[in-house]
Amino acid sequence: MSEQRPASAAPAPRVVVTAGTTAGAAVREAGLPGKGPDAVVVVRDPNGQLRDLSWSPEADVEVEAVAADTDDGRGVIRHSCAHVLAQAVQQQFPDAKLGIGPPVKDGFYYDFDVDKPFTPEDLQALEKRMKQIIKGAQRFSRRVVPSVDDAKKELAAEPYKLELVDIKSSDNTVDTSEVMEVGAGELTIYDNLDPRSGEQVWGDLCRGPHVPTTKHIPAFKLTRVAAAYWRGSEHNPQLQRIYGTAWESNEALDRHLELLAEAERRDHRKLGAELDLFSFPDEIGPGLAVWHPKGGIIRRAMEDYSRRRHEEADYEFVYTPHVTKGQLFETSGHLQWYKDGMYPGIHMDAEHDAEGNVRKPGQDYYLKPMNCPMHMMIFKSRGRSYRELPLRLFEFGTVYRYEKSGVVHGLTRSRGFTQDDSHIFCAPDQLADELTNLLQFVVGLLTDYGLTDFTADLSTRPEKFVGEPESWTVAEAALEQALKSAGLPYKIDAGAGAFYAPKIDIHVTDAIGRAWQLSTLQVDLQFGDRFDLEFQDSDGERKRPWIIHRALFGSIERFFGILTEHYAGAFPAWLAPVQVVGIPIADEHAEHLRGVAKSLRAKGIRVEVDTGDDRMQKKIRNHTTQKVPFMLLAGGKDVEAGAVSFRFRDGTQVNGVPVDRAVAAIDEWITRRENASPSADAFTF
RNA sequence: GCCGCCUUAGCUCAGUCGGCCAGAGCGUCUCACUCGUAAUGAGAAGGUCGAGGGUUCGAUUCCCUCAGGCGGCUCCA
Repeated sequence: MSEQRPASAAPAPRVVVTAGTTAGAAVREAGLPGKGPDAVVVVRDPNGQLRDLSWSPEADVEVEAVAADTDDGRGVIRHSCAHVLAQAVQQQFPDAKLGIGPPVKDGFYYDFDVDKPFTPEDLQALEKRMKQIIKGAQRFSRRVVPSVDDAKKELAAEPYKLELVDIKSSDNTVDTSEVMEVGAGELTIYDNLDPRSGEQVWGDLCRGPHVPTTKHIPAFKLTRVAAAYWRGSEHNPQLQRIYGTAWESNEALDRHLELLAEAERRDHRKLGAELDLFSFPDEIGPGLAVWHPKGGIIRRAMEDYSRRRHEEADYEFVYTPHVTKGQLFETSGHLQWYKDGMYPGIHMDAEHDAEGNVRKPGQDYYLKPMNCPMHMMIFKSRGRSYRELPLRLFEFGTVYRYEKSGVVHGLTRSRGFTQDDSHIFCAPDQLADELTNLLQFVVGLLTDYGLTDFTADLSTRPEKFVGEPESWTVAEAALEQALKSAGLPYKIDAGAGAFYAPKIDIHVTDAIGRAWQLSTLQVDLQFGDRFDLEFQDSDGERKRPWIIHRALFGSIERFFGILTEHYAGAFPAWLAPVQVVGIPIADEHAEHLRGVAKSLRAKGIRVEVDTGDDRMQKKIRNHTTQKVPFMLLAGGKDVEAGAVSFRFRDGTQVNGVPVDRAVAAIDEWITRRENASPSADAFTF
């Protein structure tokens, strides 16, 4: 989900805080807003650190005022809201122990150790309490705890907080920056003070900063409960996590909730059923899709176009089997490294004598989780010359991965899927150019499908890796160079590489601002040696090729799911399963439309004539819901004039268009693979 | 794999605090209607209430196990 645009794009105002006075006073004196969506909630000091408005520096300092409607401002509101949630939970469930409660993208959460998981009714009750707390205008008050022992004494009833204090005091190697509880240098507690009596109502170990009072949390909503492992490890106990969201105004909250509703409407699992594209029959198994005819047409159109582009870019097409002997995956390393993610082996060919003794041991076959080992076999099938390089092998290769039951999710995370997989074998001096071209190819192809907003991650050597660190460095540098030449914005994701290769991941942002990881490019460091691959160079020496793994869609199923959501099911006309529907006003006009359909079909256009006995209005409704891009109506006037009337899925219409011009316009629109949804104002006949 | 929730007709969902033939809308089928830009009318068919086991005189309803789904966590070659 995307962060909403800050309301004010103007640079943050700066104010000078005089020594001994508070940031809040300076902000007030400068006349900056103290309430409303652009209220200043914290300030940023010259070191970039966010500070409470009650912060009082020892020397004069210029700070930046941080408004509620900025990313940082929302983060502070959300974090404060998490505190309010925790206070409400401990009011309602006094035995609840606190975990952590940080802001996250678009919201916040807080983890609790409770005997019974929270119910939806609990959430309602908690929201009510939170509203009371917020109304009570409690002050967030920062207090430095003098020593670790003091902190432990004060937090004696909070075992998880004690653990955090221990980690902080005993082990500086643990990165606690993600944990909002403990800051750098000193331990602090934020007290919630009653505004009248000044009495401490609640408190939490926290590095801050916070909004001045709970009243500065203008709008929030608790969204769901879920379990989460303490400190993210499955070896730790599970806590109950409550998720919520908080915003600078009710309007911003509503916009966010509307975005969530829109995402739900676009959910490819829902649209997949409504548009009759695919299904996941229980009888087949979780994460294994069957493609219905309409989904099949879209998929084939996607694949056909991709094939054509690959042909133009000098790829060679190969096919490989879905199962193989275990030995191949031992050579590749999969069985040693990722057996858990593979379907269990199929034991084959064992023979026993009459007594049951093994006469022939047999062996295990495995469903392939990746295509690469097969492509290595193709390279190895004969001697290779430098003249053949770069050799680009391409396959729509279906792979099977044993995804854990809890992670299977429609087409975007399934157990059987098809990679548009390619392995490029090149000489070391070809690597950099090949990567650069490849990046341009990726972005070009994705753009043709209507995706326009890209970023990249360069994922470097992980903790668990194979190979020599030096070759990792070389490969990482080549990838980074390619990113620079392609001019793609990127960031480095340290330690996120695959165990055998550093990689570039391409992310796209969809129509409603969500980022999806799609393509991946990896410089392989292993397979050359593991499979003993060689080519003979111009100097007569046998050398190892470098191998680039790459998938553009990643998985066709997943890409299909993403495109479905990007277009909200209204696919571009060139991909739409039914591109044109003819709707006769009455039965007697059907014949005319059949003639039109025939001309369209002759151009390869997918067209139907709806001769059912629904009324014309009902047919329009049906085909609009089915997101058909072109509806052609014909009644007496059209038949007489040798014309048709266009109705588009957005409701616009153009009447009385001569048939040959209508056919030509539709054909032209589809042939140029226009991704926009056709509409009356896009056509002049 | 872990935690919670869910599973009633093809779809979306009522309902049964344990009790006669389990309901609606949409869809499907049949008949009538032949209509100018988002739902014509009438009728019919369709469910061992996810599966198995238990408690009970009686289970779709309560309990257990399993399967599948949903939301997270962990994982993601």
